[in-house]
Amino acid sequence: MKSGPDIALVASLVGDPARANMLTALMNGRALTASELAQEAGITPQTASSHLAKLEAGGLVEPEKQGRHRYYRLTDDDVASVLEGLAGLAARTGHMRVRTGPKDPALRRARICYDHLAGDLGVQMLDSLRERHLVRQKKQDIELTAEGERFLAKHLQISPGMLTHPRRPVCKACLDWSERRHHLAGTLGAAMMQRFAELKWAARDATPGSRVVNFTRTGEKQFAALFGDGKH
Amino acid sequence: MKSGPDIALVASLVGDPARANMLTALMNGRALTASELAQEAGITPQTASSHLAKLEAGGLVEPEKQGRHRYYRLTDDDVASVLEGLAGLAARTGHMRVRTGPKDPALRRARICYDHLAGDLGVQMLDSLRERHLVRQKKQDIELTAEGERFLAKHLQISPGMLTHPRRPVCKACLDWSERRHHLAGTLGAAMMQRFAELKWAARDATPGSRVVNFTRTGEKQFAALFGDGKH
DNA sequence: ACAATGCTTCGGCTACCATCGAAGCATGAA
DNA sequence: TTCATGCTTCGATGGTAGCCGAAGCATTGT
Repeated sequence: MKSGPDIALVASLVGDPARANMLTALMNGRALTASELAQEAGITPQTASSHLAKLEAGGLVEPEKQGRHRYYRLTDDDVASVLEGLAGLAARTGHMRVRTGPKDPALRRARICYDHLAGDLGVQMLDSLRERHLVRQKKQDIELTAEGERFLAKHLQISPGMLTHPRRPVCKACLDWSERRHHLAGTLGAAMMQRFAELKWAARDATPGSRVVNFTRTGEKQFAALFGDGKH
Repeated sequence: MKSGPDIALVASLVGDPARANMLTALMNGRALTASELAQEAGITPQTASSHLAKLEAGGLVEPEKQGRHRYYRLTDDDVASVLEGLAGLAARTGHMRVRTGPKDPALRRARICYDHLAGDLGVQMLDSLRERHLVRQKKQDIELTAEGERFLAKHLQISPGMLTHPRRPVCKACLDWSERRHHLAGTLGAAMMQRFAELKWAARDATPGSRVVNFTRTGEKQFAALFGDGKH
């Protein structure tokens, strides 16, 4: 009676069609809510809940609570790699998977989330801050580094004193609705968005109720200069 | 109704405990017979047959017929890599697999298979020949290259004329019983073994019925000089 | 030719697990 | 507070797939 290898357990988690659909839906690195994953897999929420509990127990996905929602993402790149490998094996025996991309126009580009910047540019901004060690992120907690403070003072005239608030944290990771990755919230996120408006880099769309944020031509340039990812 | 990704299909193949046991048993690159795999998985041969058919249809294993037996091996390194990845994911959630190594003493090292060399050294020899492009191997068919002929003439005084036979091929891949990888059979394999004996590099064990081949001290050195894998 | 071995196919049984309806919590909004 | 939304737990059902016994080919050896 040799000790069973749990390779079978992990594989069987991926082996169910519903769970496999969920996992492939998460492959782009973004997080999805439980009910969205249910719809993605074509099953009811209660069934999805059961599946997600198993995936979590198996260490394939990690939940993140945000209000009433429960966002799920792949735990790390290792999981994604294995899924990629499985997809590769599956591909050469015949089948290929076609994924649908995002369809929305400008709302995904930049919009207001409460009082801070969200959308593609918002995510890009936090990515840039993190990559250049201007902030440190551990899960949902973000803290400003010393270099970060200098950077804000120099380029955006934001001083630490402006950011203190009795109940609200300076930095907070907020899950982006369209990108499904984190952008920057908290008093700093709000202050930066306000500064962008004051500098005439961007403004909320005029149409009432719209959350779209329109960047000016020069604003876009300045933003890219500060937070560009080098690909542009 | 989106086209189903067959990632689930492949994963479900690995997801069954019996099949997972078979696959992990094949992870060392050696080939095993259907009944051996059945025993490895703790199931009856007819059940194993069903599993192996599925694994073959899924492109995870490849069969090779040899006499009454049917040897199975992993199709390629990609499959092994994915299995490795799955094992890695499984490992960090708790479980680890311990594999038993080979137990036999000298029979695995070197022995006679009909009239040619088998065992660790036999496999090592064919590996060396293939790696140095002295032979070309495609599945079970092996052919001697021009460099190979020169090599044989120079180091072992074997000329192509000695190898012709009305019914028997010059080269043939023979599945090694202990190593479960190919070694060299055919008239060339026999001629080389015969030459090793003539050169007093090796001799069949004296005990009657034994298939063990004993290498002399100098013989081992000479053999390693010609076919060593560089690791010694 | 006959027997033995290795593997496969067939048929029926059983057990597991995905699935959904209904009800129960939790969070946020009015 | 009360209502609505999102998610989970519970219980029951049904389909599927693993499993083995028996029989059928294929190959090898005598």
